[in-house]
Amino acid sequence: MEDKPQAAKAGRANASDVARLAGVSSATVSRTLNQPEQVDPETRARVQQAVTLLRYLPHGAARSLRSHRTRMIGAVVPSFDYALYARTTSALQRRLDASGYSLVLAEHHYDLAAELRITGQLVQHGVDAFMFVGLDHEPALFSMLEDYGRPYVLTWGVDMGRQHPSIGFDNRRATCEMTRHLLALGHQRIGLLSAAVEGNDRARERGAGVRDALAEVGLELPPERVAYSTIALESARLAMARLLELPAERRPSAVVATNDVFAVGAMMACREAGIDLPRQMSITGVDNTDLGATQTPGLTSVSTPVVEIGVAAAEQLIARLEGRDHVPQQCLPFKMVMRGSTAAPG
Amino acid sequence: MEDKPQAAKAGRANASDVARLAGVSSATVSRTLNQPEQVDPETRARVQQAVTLLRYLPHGAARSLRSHRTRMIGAVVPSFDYALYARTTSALQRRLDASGYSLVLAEHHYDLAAELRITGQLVQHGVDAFMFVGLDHEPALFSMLEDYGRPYVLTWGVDMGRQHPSIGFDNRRATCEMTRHLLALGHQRIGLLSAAVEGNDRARERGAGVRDALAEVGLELPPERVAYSTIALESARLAMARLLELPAERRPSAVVATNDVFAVGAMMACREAGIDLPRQMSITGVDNTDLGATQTPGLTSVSTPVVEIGVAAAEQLIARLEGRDHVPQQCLPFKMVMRGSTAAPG
DNA sequence: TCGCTTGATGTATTCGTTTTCATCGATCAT
DNA sequence: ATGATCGATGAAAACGAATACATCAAGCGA
Repeated sequence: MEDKPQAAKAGRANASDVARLAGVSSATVSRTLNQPEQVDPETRARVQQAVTLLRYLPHGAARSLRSHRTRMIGAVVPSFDYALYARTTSALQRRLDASGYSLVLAEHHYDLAAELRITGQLVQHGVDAFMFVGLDHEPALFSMLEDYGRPYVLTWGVDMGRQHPSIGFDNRRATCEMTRHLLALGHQRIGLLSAAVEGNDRARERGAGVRDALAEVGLELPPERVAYSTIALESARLAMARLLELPAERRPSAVVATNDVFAVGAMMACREAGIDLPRQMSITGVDNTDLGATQTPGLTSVSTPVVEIGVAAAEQLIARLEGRDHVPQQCLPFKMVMRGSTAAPG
Repeated sequence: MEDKPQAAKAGRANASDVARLAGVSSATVSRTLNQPEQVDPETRARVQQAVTLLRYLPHGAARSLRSHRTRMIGAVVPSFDYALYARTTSALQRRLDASGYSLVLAEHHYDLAAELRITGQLVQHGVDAFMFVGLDHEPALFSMLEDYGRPYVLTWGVDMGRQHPSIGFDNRRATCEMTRHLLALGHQRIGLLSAAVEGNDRARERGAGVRDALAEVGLELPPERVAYSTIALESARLAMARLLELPAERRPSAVVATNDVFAVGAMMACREAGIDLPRQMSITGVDNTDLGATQTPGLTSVSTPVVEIGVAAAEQLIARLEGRDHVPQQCLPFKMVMRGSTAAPG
């Protein structure tokens, strides 16, 4: 038989309950929680005791209704499924958590209209600030954020036009250097395995990087040596299979994939076709994931600053929310990781 | 030169603004949005027009303060980093999105105290219902959810005691069948590569499954053939390396890893030690990830119902929030996927 | 035609905080 | 001693939507 007096209200205690128990007003309870230095140490202690006794959790909705802040930050990413965004997001959350912010995560499956819709929902819920992936977004997204005064930062790319705050690395230079590496090995016919470029600046930039490097030595990238895939192994395998159908003299001897999933899918296609890696085909990826690193042969890739992006994004957003200085544009370094999937053409 | 009259209030329009423009009261605006069938089609149209014109987004905090519901659902997972939870979460979000709920995601890095703390923050923010991973949690977590009347569902395991709603599969039987498979191939010395079992019922159950199968044929699992790892390739590689240090006559000829990351880490260790897979060592995983599937040889694994868990969890939570019937316990099927990483001992 | 029901809408209160403003001792310089 | 200042606190007014209740016209059967 439980006695009800204390738990009578079944559920939340509110600030008034705490106030009553501590013998103060609800205003003092609020101050104890938000500006503790403004309240007498003794009263403060009494209030805190009441708080723990009643297991009081402030009502977030009421709080944010009045204060116009939720201490929630939204990360809107293309997909949870791709390990890279997961690691960035993970770093982001750790950093936010350390400063007392919570993370709200949503994915849009590479659909910019969905991104807009979902972000709208989050704005509605009072999310204070946003992290997005990539530079390409609906104009309406930016005007909404503007209207509602929500700071945001774009990631995984650097906005050269300085229109928007952004934190990333030079996608174009990454694949450019990779392509130079292949050219240096002696490859002449280089293929590209890319995501659809519409609404995906990263894919576009990475493709441009390949073309840059080829142009440097007077080569071109004919359309027949470009294959498009969605971010799934099976899709990449099929895309690579199409490249392999080219007659031998037009078939690439090396393929630059714009990410590791594509690259591994390409490796699958080669294995299936009995093509020896790397003797008959060199393959490179971007992102340096475990998936690529553990293949045989190991995948040559670009190690991108996944964790750093998350941390820097968190720090910029917090700085802006708290009115502190920040660096609006950050271009972080990447690193080439050479493994066995690249070699001179056999 | 922009004219300010409309945008003068710079930012949000509220329900009263919409009401004024539509020539109705704010109550009607609210009804139009929440119980459209109760308002005259003509007025409804007028209101909706005003809504779009003013780009009105209801203020989530105000709404949830009054209605005690936020239409947000929280998923608290060990880590975003591990592909499996990402896929479950992804499925969860899709399903929630379809019903007009938003997902709030948080990770606790396998720290149950952190889980409690983070969940508290989400409760504070008004999150309506929760999905957790696994059956092991702080008792205080359950009492908090109880106190605040928040429905929840545990996933990736089935609570046989029927204490808590849960959706998952039989972890124990999964590794048990895998071990039987190895025994049938002729293996006698079987090793286990597991996560720390404290606070991790899945690891515990999967370990128990191995012991079950061994017991069926009168064998035991000596402590020296068990290695523990954290969920990272490198950690798993080191754990496996320790097993390989055993003298030949006590060294396992097959290792059951409790997930694919461990299994692939083990494969790395074997490659490094010059051990031929699968002739000199059979390895099995759980989860059937791309990481395992693309290894050479391909990893024999258990395909777990990752997507189904997410969908079922979403459906159960929505059903409960909306007062509909639901199945509190669901044990979903898994499937063995045989690949080249297992063979008769050489 | 009258009273009753029904449907559509408006009025006013409420949710639980934060925050402004007022209050009231106490401290301090003059 | 006295007015000014300051620090700690309380009273009360927001914040913006949802909703119980009141209102009012229209429709309907007797």
